[in-house]
Amino acid sequence: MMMDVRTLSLGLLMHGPMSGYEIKKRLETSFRHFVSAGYGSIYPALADLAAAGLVTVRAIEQDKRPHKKLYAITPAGRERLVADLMATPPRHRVRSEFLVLMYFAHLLPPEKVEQALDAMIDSWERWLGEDIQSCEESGEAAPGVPLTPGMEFAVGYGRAVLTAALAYVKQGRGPFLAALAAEGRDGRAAASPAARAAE
Amino acid sequence: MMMDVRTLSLGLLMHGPMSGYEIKKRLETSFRHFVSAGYGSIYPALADLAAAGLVTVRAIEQDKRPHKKLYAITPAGRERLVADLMATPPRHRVRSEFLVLMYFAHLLPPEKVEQALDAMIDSWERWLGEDIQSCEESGEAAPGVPLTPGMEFAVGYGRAVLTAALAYVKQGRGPFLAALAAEGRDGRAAASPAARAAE
DNA sequence: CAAGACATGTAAGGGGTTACATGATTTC
DNA sequence: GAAATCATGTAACCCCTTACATGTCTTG
Repeated sequence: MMMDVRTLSLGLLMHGPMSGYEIKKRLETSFRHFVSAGYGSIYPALADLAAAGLVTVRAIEQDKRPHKKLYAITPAGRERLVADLMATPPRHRVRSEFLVLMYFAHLLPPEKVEQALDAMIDSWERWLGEDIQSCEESGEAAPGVPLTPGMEFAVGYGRAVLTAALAYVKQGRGPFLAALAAEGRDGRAAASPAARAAE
Repeated sequence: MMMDVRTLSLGLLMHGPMSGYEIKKRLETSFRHFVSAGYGSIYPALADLAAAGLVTVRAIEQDKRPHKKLYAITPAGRERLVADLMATPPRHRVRSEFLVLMYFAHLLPPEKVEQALDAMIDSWERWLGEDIQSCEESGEAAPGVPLTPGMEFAVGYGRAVLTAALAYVKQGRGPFLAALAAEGRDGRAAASPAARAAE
């Protein structure tokens, strides 16, 4: 019973009525450190929830903007959310093509490795910069009262870990690239103990 | 073109011939910080690779142990591995039911939150402990020469980030739980600005 | 004596990603 | 004039997860 987009949407709707589009925006701000979902899973999830009576839908006509559908959580939805959360085992997984690439760096041209490294540093630095503002926007609907302790904890976790990751990669980049180049110069022969002993 | 288990297996086979079972063990040690796969995806992947001529298979009969199939990468497999890696965008994603749970902590009984927190601390601490040994085992087939710079970088990343995550959660646990309890005592009324102004 | 390590596989099902389809308005 | 924002959806596909099926030997 893994957590799916349905549960996540239900949870976001605790902040107040929202459209599918807004749910995605929210996921991209408050939750981006640990969750992601595309429209292709959000819209069907919302339709399912409505069919099950866990949310209500209200169509809103807007001028100068496309129509939207406002979803609101129902009492049954709230109960279901809690039940789903209670049934969710606290897992935590990372899937990183970036690190796999680094692991196999010796098989790749150094430029590719450098590009990947810089791309990561770049995206993490931008992320960390955006974090300060997104934090203030993304809290409760109420203006004065920002975040529950849990929200602060989750956001703080993201920031702490991102900071550590960024520091590691920035500090490691130079030595790593240098070591790679050094190995490359030896023509890979240095990788065997025999060759090393012969030096 | 996301990286799949096929590419990963091809990569591991660069260390030398291996069985599906051993591939899984390797993934659970060297790669556990950023990748995971079950037998249900490894065995079919290996069969695909063999059918495509990217690996060869050799059946080994053992006494006192089940038979095994040793897979070895072919020159075509090596080319394919590099091509696959080159085509892999350096992504990095986290999926954490744990942090979602923390985010919605105010909706849950405090015991549940505490349990989740402690379970995470526990598993991360065990992980970090195992890391020291697994590092030495998991390198090249050669005994004297342990790891390429890339492997060291990837393993170091995992350790650095895990350490930061663990520190954050251990330090935050107490204050977080206390803040949760404080909010709970106010009977949720404190969550509205009006109620806060009335204090 | 039970649990875990060793060892390989199949099948169903579920869930997410990606691509497609559409279209007005605003900003650079 | 191009690109981004706002806005909703469908459908195919891919890949992984989970459960099942089987059996011996070693370790606690």
